Amino acid sequence: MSHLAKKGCRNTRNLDESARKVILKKRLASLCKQAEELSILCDIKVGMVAFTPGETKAFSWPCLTQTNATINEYLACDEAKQQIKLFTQETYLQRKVDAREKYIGKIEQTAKEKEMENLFNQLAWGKSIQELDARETKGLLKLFEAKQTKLNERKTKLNEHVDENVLNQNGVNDSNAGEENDGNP
Amino acid sequence: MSHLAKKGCRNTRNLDESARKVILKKRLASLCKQAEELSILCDIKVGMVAFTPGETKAFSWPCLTQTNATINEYLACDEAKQQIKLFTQETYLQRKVDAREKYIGKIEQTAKEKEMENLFNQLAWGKSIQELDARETKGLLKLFEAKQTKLNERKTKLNEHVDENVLNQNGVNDSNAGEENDGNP
DNA sequence: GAGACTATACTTAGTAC
DNA sequence: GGTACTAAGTATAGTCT
Repeated sequence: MSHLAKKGCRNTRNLDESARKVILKKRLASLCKQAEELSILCDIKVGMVAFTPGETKAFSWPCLTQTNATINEYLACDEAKQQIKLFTQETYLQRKVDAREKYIGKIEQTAKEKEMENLFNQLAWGKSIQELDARETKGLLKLFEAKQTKLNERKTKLNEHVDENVLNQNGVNDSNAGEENDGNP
Repeated sequence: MSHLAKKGCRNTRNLDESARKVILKKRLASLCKQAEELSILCDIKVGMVAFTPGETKAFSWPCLTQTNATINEYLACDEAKQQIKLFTQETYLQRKVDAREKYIGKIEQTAKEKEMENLFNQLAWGKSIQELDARETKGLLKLFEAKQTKLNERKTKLNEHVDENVLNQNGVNDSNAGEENDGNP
């Protein structure tokens, strides 16, 4: 027995990894013990999380599942709710939301386009232009515009050599729409 | 001074609310002190959450924002990740994901329907049935089916009094589709 | 309510098994 | 690596200001 170190001192100068591991285990245990005592004594919920950054395994108290439940309850608290937005930006759940949100934007656009193309076709089939509401009209105008732009690009490319024959062969739908169909068929 | 109670004893028999509040504060402080000491000594991250169920304000350590960050990191750990699915089912973020997922399902269906209606109209406009792929063909068949069902319902309602005149007046689109357009126009 | 005090009980680092 | 021990150090309930 070396009498160089005093017993019970909280010096902890020698920080070799193995010793630190022992200390960690001991104190973590007593920390949890105190937490449990307090939670029983004062009838509160306590959750604890501890981990060394970089490691995949995390320590949690009272246990993984219960700590998660406690954390969820905690996150549901008003105060936490206001803050959580700022700090969950990078969690996998938030990323999931973001990704889905992006997808929704895309698919909504697609649906809108399809609806307009649809209306466009229905117009040709006999649906009266009087039946369209403001949104539909706006969308259709946009579609007309797009089709016209496309057509104009094509015209420029063909550089004045476009005649009715070419239009009839390659662009039945487009040419019908953009220029001649101002009213009902 | 009443000498009935010993100093420093952890009996805590008298649990009147005000005394308990004092105890809670004291011990919570020391608990955090120990947690901090440990986190520095062993270079680990510690997060703590404590609250009385039912109250809106939660206690957290080291502070609300940092605890949230720690919890997020903790949730990102592999071990927690596997479990979290089961226990975040009811959190607002998961609910958000669920709601969006539901919406996506709905809008995807809408888009698909619109696309099919579109194809249907395009067919009438001259697109060859040879150009359709398997998915489109399947979707169109479904659309035809739906339209035919709708038509049959109408027919039943009118109960044998339906003649060509009525069809021409009320159901131009539907009647054209469901029965006569088996090939190209 | 919030500090300061204090006797008592508890925790802890180091050590030995 | 785990348990048991112990001296030194710390936390705590009660009390007073």
